[in-house]
Amino acid sequence: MATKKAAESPARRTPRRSVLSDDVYEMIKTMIFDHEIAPGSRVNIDAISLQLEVSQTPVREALARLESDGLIEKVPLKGYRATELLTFKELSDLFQFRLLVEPWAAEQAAKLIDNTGKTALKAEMQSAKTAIKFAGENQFQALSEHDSRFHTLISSISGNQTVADFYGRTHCHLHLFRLYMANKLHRIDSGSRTDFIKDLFEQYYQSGSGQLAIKEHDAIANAILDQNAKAAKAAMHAHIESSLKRFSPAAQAAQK
Amino acid sequence: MATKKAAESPARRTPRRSVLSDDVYEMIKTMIFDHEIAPGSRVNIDAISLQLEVSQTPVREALARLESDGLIEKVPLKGYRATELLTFKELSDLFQFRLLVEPWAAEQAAKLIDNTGKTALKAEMQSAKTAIKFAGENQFQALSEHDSRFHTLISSISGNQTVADFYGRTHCHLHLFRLYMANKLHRIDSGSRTDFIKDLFEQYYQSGSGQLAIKEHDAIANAILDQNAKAAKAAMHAHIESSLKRFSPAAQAAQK
DNA sequence: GAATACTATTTCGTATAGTATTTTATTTAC
DNA sequence: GTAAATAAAATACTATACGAAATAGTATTC
Repeated sequence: MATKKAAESPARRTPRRSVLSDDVYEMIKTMIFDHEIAPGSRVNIDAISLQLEVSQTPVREALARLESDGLIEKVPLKGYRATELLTFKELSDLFQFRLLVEPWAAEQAAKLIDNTGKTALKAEMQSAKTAIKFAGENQFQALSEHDSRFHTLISSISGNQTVADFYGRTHCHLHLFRLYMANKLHRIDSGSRTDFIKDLFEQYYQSGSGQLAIKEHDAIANAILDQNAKAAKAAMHAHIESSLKRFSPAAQAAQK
Repeated sequence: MATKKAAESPARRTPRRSVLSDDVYEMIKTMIFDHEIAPGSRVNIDAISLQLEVSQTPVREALARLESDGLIEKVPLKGYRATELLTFKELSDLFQFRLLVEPWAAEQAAKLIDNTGKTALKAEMQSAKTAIKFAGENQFQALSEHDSRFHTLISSISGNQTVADFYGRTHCHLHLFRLYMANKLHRIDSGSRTDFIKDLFEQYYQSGSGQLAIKEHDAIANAILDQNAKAAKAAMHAHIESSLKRFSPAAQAAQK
């Protein structure tokens, strides 16, 4: 056993705004997000609780939820582990799912959007302009977060809570960011990677690609703001397809 | 506190095939399924652990997962409660979501089905014939389980794991069965219900409706077995729409 | 009658012990 | 030397009890 350390910090009596278990959930998700917990690696409850200086109870709850989210897998009596990176097939499946749902959501959003929604959408597009000013990994992270907010926003404007919830549970920005990080890390600690893949990587993830994604978002946002449902649907469809094309090389490279 | 009782059963040393926490998850789901835990009612961890004669730990994990499933809600520092019955709007949203996903799944299934899939599909349709022989509530439950298996099977034959997973997480048969039970219970312990609603109820849930649903399933299954993708898609679309029509009165009645 | 203070209840988190199972290491048999 | 058997260590799972913190309800004070 190793559950001693938490007792050593008795000065830790901060009021705490929210429930610890939720914080732990977010923290572990972040750790997965940026490869502090590598894909496929085992997640030891004891180790996590030591590291975060909390007891096992909230960690267990967080892991149970993360399992439902598909970010952690549980093998009975063997423990938890982070899920592997998406294979190419899984990435395709995920994007096919998005193709079924999101163009419809964009269409509905165009039909139903009100002034509050328009303000929010304009603000989000503005934040994208900021995100693109960053460089390298930070840019990608900023863009990734914008992307997530953008799609979430449209799902919610669509008025269908079920659709919005299920889009959220795809955690697609997280999966994509993991693919990005995996390639980046691989590139750093192994010279064995061919220049071919490196070039692909640069091409798809650096500023060029970022600008591209923003342009597509612009098209979607404008169609929705114009309340042009048909155009919004088409633009979303095109965006997801082109997005899959951008990420496919990363998924294929990650499969070694 | 009330954590004494579990100690009183020391003879409980059966080998146990699976992890307790998973069993508890299923048990609580069942309790929600058949209104042993009523919609909106509070779920006390201590009470559940006493009732199931387990400790709080596995109950906590189970509830965390059920929260992700949308079957249990958690209010920080106030505890867990079963989610309310679906409102009419929520039911419509859910079925709209299904309309986006399942017709596509049926279409793919028709394209991709192999002999194993055909055998499974035929077997499932056979089991429907058995289910319809039951009477009253048992018939509905049997049909509900067939329905769940049927749609799950088609999702999985579609070959898209993401779609299959997300269909599973709708837990739609569970939500629908809760609506059914709510109406049934209401009918029993309150004479205040109008004959209008009672008639609707009889009409939509008893054997007549069961036969109808099976006929629709037959159409879908045959189209898939014929590998007629277009027909499969259309049949699934029609089935979901007609299904929504059948359940709408229940949802509206449940809203009082 | 409203604000405050007190009490009870419940949730949340910690700590720890014991059991079951898997994994690793070691020994034994062939 | 390989393979099976066994022992030891590590890890996962469950139980239990306690304490801190928040909520809800009640009583008291002004």
